[in-house]
Amino acid sequence: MPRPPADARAARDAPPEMPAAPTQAGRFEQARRVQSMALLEDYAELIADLLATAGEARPTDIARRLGVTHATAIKAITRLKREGLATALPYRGVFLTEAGEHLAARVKTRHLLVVDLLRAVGVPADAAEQDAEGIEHHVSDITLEAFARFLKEK
Amino acid sequence: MPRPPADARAARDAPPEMPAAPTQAGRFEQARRVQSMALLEDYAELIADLLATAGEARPTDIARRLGVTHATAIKAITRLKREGLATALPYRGVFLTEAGEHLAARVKTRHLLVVDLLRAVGVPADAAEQDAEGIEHHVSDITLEAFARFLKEK
DNA sequence: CGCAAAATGTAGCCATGGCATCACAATGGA
DNA sequence: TCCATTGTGATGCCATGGCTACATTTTGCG
Repeated sequence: MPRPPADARAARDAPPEMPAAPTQAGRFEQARRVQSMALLEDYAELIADLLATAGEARPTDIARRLGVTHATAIKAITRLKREGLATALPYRGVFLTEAGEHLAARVKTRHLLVVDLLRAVGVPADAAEQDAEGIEHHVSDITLEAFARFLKEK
Repeated sequence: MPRPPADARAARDAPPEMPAAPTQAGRFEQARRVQSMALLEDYAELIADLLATAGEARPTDIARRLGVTHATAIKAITRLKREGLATALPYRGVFLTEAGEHLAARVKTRHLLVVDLLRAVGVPADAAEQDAEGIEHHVSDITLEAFARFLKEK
């Protein structure tokens, strides 16, 4: 993953107290950062769903639902554990930590809101579901609030 | 990137004539596929912009605008060339092929539309610009049309 | 003109997220 | 109970997209 650019010159040259510096480079960096969270978010949400509906989250089921091999899923679960979002005992399924559940809940809410908004502006249901899967990860809290306001007023 | 799953069993088991199968796995796969295009799109758009405004697109400028090192930019340019989107003579700047220009134009249009839509539903300008940078890559043609319709009617 | 600075290119390292493959554990049915 | 099936886990490989470090080419200035 993106090791922080030692070439943080862009940041150094600018007044240090403008972290929100909306430079073009900054926007791209943010987009890349978001990307590295996307996988975690997808897994957390799915695990929460499996736990809620099936009572357990097995690597094989996770893999099938995400369309990857079980080996890939297990690697991702390892990363979830490393990030403190999940726990797992060998051969005993995967569970979410408090942080993991929190994340999953946020992600689910956001997903629903994004789909609703897309539908509200006239996107067909299939496309809304499909595109939301990628879009949601890039929707900031501010944008999300705007979505909620827009839907309420409508 | 994702080598096509030899484990195309999901596809084999299902009736072959449902390529749009909106299974959950399918949606994730699509999102991943989109992701692999995002980088190309960003570079193409930026190169087009540099060519239009500065008359030339130099790796160093591209790198600075994207917030990466020049080495990273050059690697990406190599990929652009491989994909038939750009050409470049050593030490002589980067240019877009016809396909590359086409892509750049599409991406630019899409970017503007996404920003406009976000603004239209009440997202503040900064957030709209920021989020659009990530969102745009996941907006399908169908969704884009819906956005355009929505903006026109408004 | 000649040389230093800047731009460009090359190589090698790392983490991620795919994959296949093989070995081991758990489970269920005969 | 035993054994086949299924699920898990561990490895190792590949491509991508970051980075640093170093080599080479261009360029511009004295």
